[in-house]
Amino acid sequence: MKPKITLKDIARELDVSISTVSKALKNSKEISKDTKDRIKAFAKFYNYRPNNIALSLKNKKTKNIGVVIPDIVHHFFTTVFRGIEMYANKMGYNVIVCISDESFDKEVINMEMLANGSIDGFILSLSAETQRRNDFTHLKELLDQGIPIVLFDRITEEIECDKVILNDAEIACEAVNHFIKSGCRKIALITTENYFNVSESRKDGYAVALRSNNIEIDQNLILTLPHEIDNTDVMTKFFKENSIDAVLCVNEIFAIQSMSVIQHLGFNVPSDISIIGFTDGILSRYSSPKLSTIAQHGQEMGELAAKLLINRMESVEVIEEPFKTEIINATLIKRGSSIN
Amino acid sequence: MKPKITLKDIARELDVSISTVSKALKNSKEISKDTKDRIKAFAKFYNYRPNNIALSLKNKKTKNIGVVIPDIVHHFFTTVFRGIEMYANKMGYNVIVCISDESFDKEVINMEMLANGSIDGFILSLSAETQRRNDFTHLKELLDQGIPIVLFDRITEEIECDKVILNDAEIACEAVNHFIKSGCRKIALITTENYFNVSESRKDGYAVALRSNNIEIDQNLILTLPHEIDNTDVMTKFFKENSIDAVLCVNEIFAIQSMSVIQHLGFNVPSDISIIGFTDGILSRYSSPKLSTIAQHGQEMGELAAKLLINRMESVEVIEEPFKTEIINATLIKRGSSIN
DNA sequence: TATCAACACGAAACCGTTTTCGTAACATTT
DNA sequence: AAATGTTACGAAAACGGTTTCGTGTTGATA
Repeated sequence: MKPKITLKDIARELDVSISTVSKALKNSKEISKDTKDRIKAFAKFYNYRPNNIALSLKNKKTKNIGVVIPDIVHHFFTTVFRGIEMYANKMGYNVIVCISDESFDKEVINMEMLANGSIDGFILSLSAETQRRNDFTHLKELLDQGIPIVLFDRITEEIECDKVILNDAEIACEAVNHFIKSGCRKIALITTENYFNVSESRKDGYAVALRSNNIEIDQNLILTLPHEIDNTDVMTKFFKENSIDAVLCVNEIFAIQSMSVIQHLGFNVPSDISIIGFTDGILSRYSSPKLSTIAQHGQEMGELAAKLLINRMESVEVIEEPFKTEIINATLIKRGSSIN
Repeated sequence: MKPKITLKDIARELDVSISTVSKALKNSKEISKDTKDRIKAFAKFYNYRPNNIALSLKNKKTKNIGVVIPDIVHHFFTTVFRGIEMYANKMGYNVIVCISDESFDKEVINMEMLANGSIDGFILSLSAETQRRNDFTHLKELLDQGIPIVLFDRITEEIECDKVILNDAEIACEAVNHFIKSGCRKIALITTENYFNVSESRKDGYAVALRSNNIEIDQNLILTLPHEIDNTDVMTKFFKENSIDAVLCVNEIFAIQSMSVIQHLGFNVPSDISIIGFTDGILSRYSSPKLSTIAQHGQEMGELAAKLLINRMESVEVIEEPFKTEIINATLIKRGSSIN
């Protein structure tokens, strides 16, 4: 058991002042080479490392980033997180994660906890409840206190800060166009409650594509489901009662569930019904046929979010750069569940 | 822009000393009711919150836990992480995550960074490279410094600390017995390089089950694969050249890949070949047939790990409790890929 | 020889708390 | 009236660093 050594310890042992030790270890030219060498040797021998907490207090910088996400057992968020962690780490930052669990209260409490000195800035994707309530006072207060925030994916227009989003509408449009080009006309959409800005955008893109191809939008072909749970029955009814030749799903689970339902109904994927999902996760890659899907490039998104945040934190405070909204371009990956 | 208010600010405004403010806010009876009320009202109005960093420095406790895992885009680790985060949060701790990315160096560097005051203890699952090198000096040094560590899943005998593991051997044995009871005799194992203690244990369990049923172990039926990548060709060869009626896979990916290969070879799952995998993830639940699998109860594991760590950190240091190794009992979930 | 710069180091303030200890002012007891 | 106790507060140290400024000791210069 050899506890951590401090500047004070070194100073005492070597019979110099604390300031001398500090300066010597920072290679200050105020200190003679002799003394520096003695101190450095001693410090090295005892494996001296400055205390991060003391540094944080002094510098008023923690080199910590707070990341608040609704869920961690979720492919997209983990890829974003990986991107954040990678970039942050490269820049010498650590990452503190809080999981809001889609709850407004947890989001608020966690962020306020961290805001009291633990972190220098936040990267955040809004919880479902927060989006539903449309209450962002906690974010506004943090921004007021001078704590920078970067929102990603699940964002809001109500808050002025840096943001990173996907070109959801565009890519949904592209997916639907892909269906249309392969001859589909009766194109369904399976989506979630619309308080998610992303679902809303995807639906918009879906509508735009149909309209621009002179296909009337049939509300019966839009299925809104509550959660990523077992929706087999609803889906079976949906595909039985409607004549459908393609379906766009706003997430991977819906897509794989659709595929299963469709196949059980005796249809062939993709020759009878084509499927495209969102999120290029593990499910898409190991299904058969493999799912055509929209890759959201989560890692890139995370890196960009971290970059925006760190840039803002490290920029001289005088120059108030305007807030940016960066857009990540999703990619449509054509695999076996759609016709080329 | 209203920056955070400090004790000093309050003291100045109310013309009292800093100590008085501190005591008043902690409801000390040293301070008169009048003064307390004034100070509390002022503090509340300006939304005073004590600075975590200053508290950490003073108390020599950060209320932060460092979690080091090899990968985050991975179902098992995310569930464990969720368990850690939940319990830690409940107990007033925050979680700093570092991803070792299966690299020894990253593991070492990250832990040393955090150990300099940023965290009070670690929860860790060893990186592949660390297990391969069998070098744990970084862990030993941290323990020497009095920083508690809890290892989970990918552990080592070389380090004395609290640990949480799965009953890997037993459950593998149970799975194989399940195969045997349903009439299978030619039971294969698909596993990873054996520097993982978990793979090793699972293989042991596999062997024990066979032996106790008087089935000779056929080395040809044990396939060792490098990674969770595309092993289609190797697997195809494996299932073609050997007569196999059941296969136990040490992870979900191998299981789903096997299933795909088996089905493409024209065999039926489970009537020709049964499959059981490890990890009750998304893949297992959405495949068809659904995968029989071994649920590792990651969340429970994470909670237990956090509990062990926090207990040790908060126990009075005098009583040196002996280190515990807790065992989580995995559950065999029988679904469509095996015969009941 | 008096002056001055360079050198090498130490004292002290500071970051924001908590906590121990000291002490004025007043009240109570003998 | 003196001794004692209580109340209500402030000063200061401590946590572990960084940094500004002051200063004693040299050696060089006028």
